[in-house]
Amino acid sequence: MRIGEVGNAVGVDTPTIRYYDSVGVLPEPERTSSGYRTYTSADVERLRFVNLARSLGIGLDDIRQILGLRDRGQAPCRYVRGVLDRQVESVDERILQLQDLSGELRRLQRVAATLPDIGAEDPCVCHILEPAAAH
Amino acid sequence: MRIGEVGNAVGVDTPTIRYYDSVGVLPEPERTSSGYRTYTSADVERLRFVNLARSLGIGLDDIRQILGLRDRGQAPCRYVRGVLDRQVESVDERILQLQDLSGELRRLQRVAATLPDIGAEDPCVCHILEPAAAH
DNA sequence: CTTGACCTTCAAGGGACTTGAAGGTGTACG
DNA sequence: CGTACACCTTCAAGTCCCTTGAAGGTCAAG
Repeated sequence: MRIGEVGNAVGVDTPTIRYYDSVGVLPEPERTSSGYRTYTSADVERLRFVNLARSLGIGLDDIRQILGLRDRGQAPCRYVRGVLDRQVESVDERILQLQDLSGELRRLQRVAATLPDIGAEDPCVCHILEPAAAH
Repeated sequence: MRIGEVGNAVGVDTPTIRYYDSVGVLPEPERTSSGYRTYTSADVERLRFVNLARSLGIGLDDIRQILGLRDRGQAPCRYVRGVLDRQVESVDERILQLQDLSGELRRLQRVAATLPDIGAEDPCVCHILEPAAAH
């Protein structure tokens, strides 16, 4: 199977697959005599896994760890549980941050809607945003 | 005022201030005879504004636009309203994505808690994550 | 024999910094 | 006067995960 077919099958574009090759997430594939990469169905499964894990926001370093454990015949379960715990924590923290941010931005939208445009002679950079610094 | 004092006053570290200098968000500062940057209180206010806008997730390009309008004596209000609208939209979209992701990760945590560890002879990479591909 | 889709490599870009190396400056203290 | 020590300088490279582009080789169909 050539790179384009694999990409279509899994839903990953070809530069990304080559990138995964280059950073060692996928093993070096076999090549045809003319140099085209050829992938096995095991490679396709591996890429499918990488793609799934990325869609869960798992970083390539963690993915490499998990695949490395499997390559050495070890169960990655314990490691995966740790990754999931860390991931949930950081996603939830990020959500809280963004919710704060959204609230603040909406407050500023309301301010912006009621304030007239600034005069050119005004001393501040922006009378919409700057009062936000108060807290 | 030297760079370190400015940094302490505004709460921005010195490499970041130098970075803002280098990308033209802050103007080229005066220098002492020995080459140390010296900032005016107007520079400090500008940096304070940049820091505030960054904390709202506003990109340096937008910040440059807003400051550029002010530098040319124009009111940035209309532009700022546009930035706020775009920003709210993208933050809210991101929150929804992360909430989906969090739900999925928590589902996988529950799966991970009930499944035993994988056997070394198992054919899949990870029996915790892979059933997630079902949808 | 040419068209066009596919493949190759290497290099650079993106966003907003962060880190590191190698070295100059300013000042307080003994 | 010397010397610690904190502060400053520049330039280069690293971070994360691709994405885009240039320049060129390969293969099957018409």
